[in-house]
Amino acid sequence: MDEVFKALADPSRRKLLDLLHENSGQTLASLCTHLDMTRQAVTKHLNLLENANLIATVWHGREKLHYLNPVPIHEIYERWISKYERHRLQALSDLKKHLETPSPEPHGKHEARQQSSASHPSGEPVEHPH
Amino acid sequence: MDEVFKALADPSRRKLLDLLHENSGQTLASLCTHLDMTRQAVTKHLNLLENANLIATVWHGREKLHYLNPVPIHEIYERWISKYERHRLQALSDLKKHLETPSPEPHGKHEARQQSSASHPSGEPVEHPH
DNA sequence: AATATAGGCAACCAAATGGTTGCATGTCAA
DNA sequence: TTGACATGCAACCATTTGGTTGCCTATATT
Repeated sequence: MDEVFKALADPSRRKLLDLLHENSGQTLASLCTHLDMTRQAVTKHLNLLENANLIATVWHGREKLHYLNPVPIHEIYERWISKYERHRLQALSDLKKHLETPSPEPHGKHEARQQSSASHPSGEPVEHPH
Repeated sequence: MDEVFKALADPSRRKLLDLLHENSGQTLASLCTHLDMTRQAVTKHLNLLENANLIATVWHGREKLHYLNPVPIHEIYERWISKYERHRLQALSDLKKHLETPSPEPHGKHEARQQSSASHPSGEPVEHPH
């Protein structure tokens, strides 16, 4: 599991996951066109992702096709979201998304604050009085 | 969001989140007892987590209490799990957990393979024929 | 008031990370 | 078969990271 988090830590690798999420089965060369670095660097990133089991690959002739594997992400989710929080968080997230979409009625922005006191018994976090 | 992933990349920081998940509102000193490093090092980790918005803090006299904030984790989840995969993944995960619990019937281990071909159009990933 | 407790800040250091260049190998197409 | 294409592997380098030590401040306790 450590490798999964390490893999997700880099923005280029996350971009690779995003690319595969919207377009499955791409080759190395294809992915390279979206990243501003050498092919070799991208290879390193892809290897890391593959070792972390975040992507699976299939060889097709001389082409290596890459696929996103969502399972590890789901396991991260399970680790720190207790079952009871899930519904609330999902509702929150859906609401946020709803508020973000350009709604037909041109109201003032609702200032969708997505977090603040999401789960804390003592209300708003308080600044250090030093 | 970058800070969130960076924060999650380190095992010590993940352990801190685990500690706060099972016991909310701990002080720095309290958390230190579970990690094999100096207090200053733990402080650095906690600051990173706080900047990433993964924990919120409340000062209480000279004690700084730490709380887990699950929202960013949920956002990670939303990023790469398309809505249609969620049900299937949840079922898979539940099944895995079920198989892992010491069942009353002393069967042979079911060898709960949790991932393999979880979402790939081309079936089992294939090894490089080179 | 004196002392112990809870925490912050800065300088320093070894190791890991993310990129590069250079070269080698296997596959397809003319 | 020759050359272009798709990818792999290794050495190297600058920066970031994760830890240390040393010292300072603020709040409790006696």
